Amino acid sequence: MAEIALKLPDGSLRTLPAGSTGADLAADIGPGLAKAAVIVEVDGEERDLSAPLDDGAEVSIVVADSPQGLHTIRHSTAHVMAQAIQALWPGTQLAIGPPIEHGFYYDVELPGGKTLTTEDLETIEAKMRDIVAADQPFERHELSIEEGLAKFADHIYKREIIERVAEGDLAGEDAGEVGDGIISYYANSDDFLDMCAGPHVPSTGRLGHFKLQKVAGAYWRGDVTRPMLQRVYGTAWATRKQLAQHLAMLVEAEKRDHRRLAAELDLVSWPEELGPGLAVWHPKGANVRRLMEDYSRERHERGGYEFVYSPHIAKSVLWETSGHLDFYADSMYPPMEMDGASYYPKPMNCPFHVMIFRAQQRSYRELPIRMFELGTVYRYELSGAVHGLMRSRGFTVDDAHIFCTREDVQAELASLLEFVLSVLRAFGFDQIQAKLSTRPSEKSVGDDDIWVAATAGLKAALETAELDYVVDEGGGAFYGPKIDVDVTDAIGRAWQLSTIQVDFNLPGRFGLEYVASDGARKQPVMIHRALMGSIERFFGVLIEHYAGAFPAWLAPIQARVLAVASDHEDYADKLVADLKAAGFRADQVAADDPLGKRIRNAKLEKLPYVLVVGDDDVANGTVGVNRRGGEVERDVPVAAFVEQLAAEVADHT
RNA sequence: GCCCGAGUAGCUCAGUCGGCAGAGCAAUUCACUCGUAAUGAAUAGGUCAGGGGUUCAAUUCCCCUCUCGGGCUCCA
Repeated sequence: MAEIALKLPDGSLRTLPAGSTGADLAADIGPGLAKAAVIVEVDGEERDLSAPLDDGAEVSIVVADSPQGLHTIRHSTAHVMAQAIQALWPGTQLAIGPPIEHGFYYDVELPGGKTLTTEDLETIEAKMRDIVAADQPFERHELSIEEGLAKFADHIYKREIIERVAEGDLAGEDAGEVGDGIISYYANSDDFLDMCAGPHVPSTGRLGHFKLQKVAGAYWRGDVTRPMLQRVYGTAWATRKQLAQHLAMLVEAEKRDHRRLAAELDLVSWPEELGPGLAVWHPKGANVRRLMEDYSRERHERGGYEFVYSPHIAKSVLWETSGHLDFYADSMYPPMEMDGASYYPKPMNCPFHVMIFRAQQRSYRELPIRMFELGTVYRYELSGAVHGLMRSRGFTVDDAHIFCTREDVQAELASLLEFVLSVLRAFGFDQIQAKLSTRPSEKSVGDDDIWVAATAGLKAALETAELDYVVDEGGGAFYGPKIDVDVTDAIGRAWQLSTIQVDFNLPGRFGLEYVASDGARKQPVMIHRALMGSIERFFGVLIEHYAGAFPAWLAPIQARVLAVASDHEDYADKLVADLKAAGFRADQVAADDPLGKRIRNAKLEKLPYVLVVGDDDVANGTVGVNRRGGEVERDVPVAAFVEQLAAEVADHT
């Protein structure tokens, strides 16, 4: 009997009878692997375990508990959900159902325009459990495009996908649905089939650790002019434990929601009278913000930046020259007519900084010029996009613009990235990732040389900083390449915060120039840099990262002094005064409520320290120190506490 | 902007199948003066988001608007 030789990931060779499948290979290696296997990768291509393997192929078994395995489980679970929905509402049209981070969704259109409710999710879940219990096989079938069009004639969305493939237009979102020139579908029972590129787990019994989460509207192909479909989201995992952990993380995320904590901790609010996306900062929130901004200013000053200010509105000519009115008018607040001119609230600070550069003739000796402004901008975000502090209509950008020579770009980018990382780390973010976006394939400005040099400069900066990064080919703006910096928060969520963008466009639009050493007029390169990005959003991320329990250096109140009884209030007063004199933020609550109650309130406010003073302390000049998340320490000399708090503030711990 | 859902006291929520609006916490007052996460009593607090309609009667049913939430789209 003929045999095939297979190369395994460890480099070893294994021979099996011709016609053997991935499942056979896994079983041959061991029963544990056979049980864990979900699909097989053959020469870098994912396939069903039931597919025959090719002689000489490099083969690796993909197990459930791997990124690819999870991907497959989520994809297959999406299919089971579609099957359940179709069983419950016959005539349902299926659109697309891809895996996503942590889960999957499926876009469907129910007969009669029915919309799904949260209650329906339970019904669908129950049906899915039946399908899982039935352990139906995922059977793959392949068709030509013509056969596919015939087979899916009644499936309006699937047919549209096939038609697009036939035209050679294989868009990213369809990639999960169809292969290259071949239409495949999976049938796992007599009455359900779904067009899909696969691969899938061998049978529905391999699934089960899932939960449906929410239902929402989604446009077909993301196009507002196309029908609104029902999108059902779910999460799926390899094990029960993973699912439980994920659900626990979601509960934790809800507890940390900055909108909830902003109200509970009296930080900011959004009075209806102001309009959507416009917040007012209460004293405690404003206190944290001031500390954030002061720290930022101090770092920028040390980093060689010059501080500038600009007005909130400017005449239309500025925005015409910058190009904003051509490209971004939809996101700008409408103009105010004054003295025959139109004044627009600013959506960005850069044109103003350009004006400052242009205010006098610049020499190469002055460059690089680094301008910094905490500039408040207004952008007309769509009403449905506004979201707490994370997406506001008015917000403040920690905006820096650097004007330098082409020769200086690389060195400037390297020190810039270093600066950004250092400040982010000071705010408690130590898991940082980046994305490098390169020249778009369509229209873009600037010659090749400068794109190549700037992109290489960004890349070198990332490598010098030893930062993990991915490359988004063609993802840059038309005016230059960029780096986006993400941080991972305390519960594993990524937030994009900083951005460093090289700009070959604005200097030309505004005719910027400097005099080079040879006397020639040259155009400077401009680098845009936002570090926290929006101060509002950064604050929101900090609230969620710290769950409202700010470290001592940022806490709006660092220590609350509580007198055991009224007799000790004079001593408490003095302690508060001494702490304030030493530069700390402290307050006191009178002994009108029992001590336990006052401690509880301080704990609910998530204050770093509660200081309790009674008879012993008055007699000995000590305090009782109740540290957030720590043990109670009695009889601590005041000087010792001050020293400890000062160290904590200095270290940002 | 689009789809779906929600809006009752400062906060968290109950309630009214159409008939005078309820609790806990918070607030205020009084008493209690206490050594590490809730002392007790009393008082006050609402055009039931806003506007219109149906009705003898609307917080409740219907329509519109506003705001919020989850998504879609967008995020220079």
